[in-house]
Amino acid sequence: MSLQDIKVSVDAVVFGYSSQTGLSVLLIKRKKEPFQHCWALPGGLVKDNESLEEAVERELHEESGVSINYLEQLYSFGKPDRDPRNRVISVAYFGLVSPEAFTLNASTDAEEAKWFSMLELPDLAFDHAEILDLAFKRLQGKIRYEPVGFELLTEKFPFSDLEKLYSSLLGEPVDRRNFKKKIMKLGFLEQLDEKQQLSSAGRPGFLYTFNKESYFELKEKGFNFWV
Amino acid sequence: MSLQDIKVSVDAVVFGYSSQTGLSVLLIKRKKEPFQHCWALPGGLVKDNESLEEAVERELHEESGVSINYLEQLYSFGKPDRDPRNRVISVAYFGLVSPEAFTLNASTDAEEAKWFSMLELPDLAFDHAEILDLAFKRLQGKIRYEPVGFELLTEKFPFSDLEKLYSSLLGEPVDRRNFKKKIMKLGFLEQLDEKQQLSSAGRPGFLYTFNKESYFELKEKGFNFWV
DNA sequence: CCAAAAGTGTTGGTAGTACACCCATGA
DNA sequence: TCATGGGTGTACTACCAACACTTTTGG
Repeated sequence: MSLQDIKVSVDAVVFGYSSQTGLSVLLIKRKKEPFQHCWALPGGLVKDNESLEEAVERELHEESGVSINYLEQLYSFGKPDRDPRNRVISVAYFGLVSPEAFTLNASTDAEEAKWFSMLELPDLAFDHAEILDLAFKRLQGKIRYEPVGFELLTEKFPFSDLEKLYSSLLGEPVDRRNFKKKIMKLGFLEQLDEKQQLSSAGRPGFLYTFNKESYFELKEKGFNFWV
Repeated sequence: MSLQDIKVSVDAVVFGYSSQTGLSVLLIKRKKEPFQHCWALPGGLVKDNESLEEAVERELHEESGVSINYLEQLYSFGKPDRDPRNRVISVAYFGLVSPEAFTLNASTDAEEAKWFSMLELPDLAFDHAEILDLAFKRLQGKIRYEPVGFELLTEKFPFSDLEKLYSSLLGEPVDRRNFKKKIMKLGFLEQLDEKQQLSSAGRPGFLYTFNKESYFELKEKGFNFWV
């Protein structure tokens, strides 16, 4: 039995959402071979003395300028030939942000960092298309048993933003009235006294915000949300 | 930046169930240092040219004699100090079997392989207690959205076995009549013409079996089972 | 005045829960 | 005949789904 020679990397699938552009994902353009100048998930090799979580946060920050502290482990990919040169197994992580909250800033191994709409994805390096696909499915499943809006939406938002988020993730329209009843009953949303500005058309709606305490409590406990 | 020197292992958490002993887990006694003579999850280093799945099936078979072909990935553990000697990250897998279906057979790195009741667990090597804990939580969650009985029960079983399985995983009694209605409505159980033999006491019940086709269809599709 | 989006309540159906008594067997 | 576990039905409740008209704003 030969001595083991496998490297370990981490990759981050970071989703963002805005009601204009819909769901998008953060990608970087690779500076180095293999897949030079190709779009890829942010990520890279784990250092000898850092944990997987530290590695993924570091790589994400280095390559894109984004800092998030709740990346959740998604899956580990280990096919022997997934990297054309060495054997590399990759532990993929999954995170959610509001894209407006960060200014993208590529450095180290990345030429560029950019949000891509999930509807207009470029070809991806390695098996990153597969990783992204799994992450998307996980997100779609997640909204059924955990609240996800707080991470994806801005601090204050009109109710319709949450509705659009859900209907776009579920891939089907939701009934506005029933959806609102269901969400409000969960008790983590608070209606503010302000109204939406700049609405391009129609009657402006009230703004809402998440009550963090009950939101995270529910995130712990989970719920059961079949639309 | 130093050259990366990390090893990759796989570990298997294999659960078994029988109505007499309840839920149990397959452990092996280590032959080698570190944690010599300690109980541990079956597992070991991934070889250079095998996939993670191949590795975990191979290790499980080598160390315990058990062969299962649907191990599902659970989580990857990568704290820098989780192995006292080298840095090793471990990809944990998760499987379900009916313990009667296998004769345990330790070899290679294992002195012994044995089923342990989840109520009488020994101390475990490395961070295997943590891995086992997570696997158990996953199993508890799983029964709410996927059928799991087929893998854990024998070919034919009295209905009460399934009920005991669920109530022991859920940690609370279930109403016999409502549980039966709910399960039967899912349509993957078939009542046989035979009755239970050797029942230590009471009226023997009919035996049931899983209709594999609809069982696996439902496993794909998922369901929504809040007791 | 028109278009666009927001706001809101009622009803009918159904699925789930609670609940108790009788039956078959072995000792 | 007793103890043990198996088998079964009903009624009430609560939640969910379906559904349409009115209001506010900008152009």
